[in-house]
Amino acid sequence: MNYYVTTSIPYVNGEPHLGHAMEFVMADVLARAARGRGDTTIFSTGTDEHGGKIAEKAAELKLTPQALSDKMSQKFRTLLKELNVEPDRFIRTTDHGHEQRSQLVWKALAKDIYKNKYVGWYCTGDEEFFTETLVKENHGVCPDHNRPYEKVEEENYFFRLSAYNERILQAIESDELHVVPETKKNEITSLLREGLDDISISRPRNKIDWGIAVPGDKNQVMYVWFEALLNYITVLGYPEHEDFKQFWPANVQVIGKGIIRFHAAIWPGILLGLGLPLQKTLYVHGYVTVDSKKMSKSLGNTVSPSEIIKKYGADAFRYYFLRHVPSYGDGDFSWETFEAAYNNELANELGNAVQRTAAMVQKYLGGIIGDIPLAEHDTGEYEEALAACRFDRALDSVWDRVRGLNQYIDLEKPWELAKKNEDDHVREVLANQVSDLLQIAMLLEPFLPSTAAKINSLFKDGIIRPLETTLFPKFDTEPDA
RNA sequence: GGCGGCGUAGCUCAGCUGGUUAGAGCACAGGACUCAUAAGCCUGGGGUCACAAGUUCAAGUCUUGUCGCCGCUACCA
Repeated sequence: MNYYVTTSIPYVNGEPHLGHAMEFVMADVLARAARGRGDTTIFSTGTDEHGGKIAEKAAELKLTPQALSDKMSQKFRTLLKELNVEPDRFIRTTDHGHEQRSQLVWKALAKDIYKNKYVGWYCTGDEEFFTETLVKENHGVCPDHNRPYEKVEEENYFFRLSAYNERILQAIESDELHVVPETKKNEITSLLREGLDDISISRPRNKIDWGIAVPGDKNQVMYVWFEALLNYITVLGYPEHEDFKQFWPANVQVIGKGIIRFHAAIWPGILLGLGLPLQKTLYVHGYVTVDSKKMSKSLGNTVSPSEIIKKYGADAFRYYFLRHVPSYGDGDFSWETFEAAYNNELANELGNAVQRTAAMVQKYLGGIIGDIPLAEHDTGEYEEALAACRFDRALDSVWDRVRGLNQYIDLEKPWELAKKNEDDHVREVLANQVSDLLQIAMLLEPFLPSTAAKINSLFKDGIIRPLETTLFPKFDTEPDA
């Protein structure tokens, strides 16, 4: 079986933040789980680099847009590495391949593209047009970017999105395109029922130069959003490459809730226009706040992913954002809750279970475990959760096992058995503990890959191979700076 | 304005098609133990399930209304 999973590609106008990191991690879990099942897997991510906003920012910094993109794109690559997220592909929308293939898409869509005049209020910050009403409500100034909307009248190419409205709606309602969670599915279907307008998919070059040329029209470049969406197929080598033929449609596309419209309306429209199948699942995650507030420089509550990873490690980061941010909703980060989760769950419950087991094997069995029975606990709950992208619940179910193991140890009391010289019994109990830990490691692999690897290397061969450090060392809690 | 969701222990939440004394984790209190990262285990306190009315033998679970949050979308053009 082939498996294809994508993240949205971050726009390179800002630093990588917790939301990006979480999305990368979620997709990585799906990819690792798929590889674990034996599926041939492509996990792709990348960066979105065109558009007026980038050009503008580059100018501010006295860089070329390409130089700015290079620099920012690299930061996202670095973040992936720090997170121990391993995509198979990293596409940049400035890659020649993407540019050329996007033009092929354009040509293939020709029957659904027409030229028209567009009049509207435009915000360079959002790269989007806004309705008259909204503009009035905001007194002519975009609240997100604190700059006035510009009245724009221009010639654009339009994509006949309206023509696909019904089919998109039908696909989503029938779960041919499965939008997860259901609340998001409801939102998008109600939007689709209201009807989609055709969308503008180009910008005049004299206004925005930093983009992909529209084939056959020197005066227009592709609208950045239109072209960015195409990355999901250009990265596979649309139209001719074998990967494209083998891996499209994507099994899961992971996105944040702010861009549903693009991925559940416009993107399916483009795919239908191309005569391609729709992505099978669109998984929509929520937003992450910090200390219950939207992260912002002015509030001074910014926390960078690297900051957390440097102190606690990639697995702790992954753990928190997978389990303690609800998979189907918004979540919050605070050092306090993060550290509580780290200490109680990772260090005390899991780390210590590994530690005490290893210590007892060392102490009572001279480090030799012998035959390890196969643990055959029911993993149905876990599988189901994972299939539904409920990472939080999947980890809940793993932690039930971790707790169960600690309870088992306290029930059997191997140290007492050892004192009574019941050697066989000691060996049996400890082998069961090891067996449990190995299964826990297996379940944990997609989520906490290096933790899983450490547990495996410690126990797998039936002989304890000591680790250099404990799994999750505890730190003195720091007072707030 | 329209559509949708939410309001359950101090905190975060679970409670499927209505049915015994409403659950979990965290936090808090107490206890027994010692293999272990002073970790783990056991026990306990704590809830008029937002409010009101209704349907029903029976409602946290269904209906209606009220209040309070939130999301999507809109009046335009």
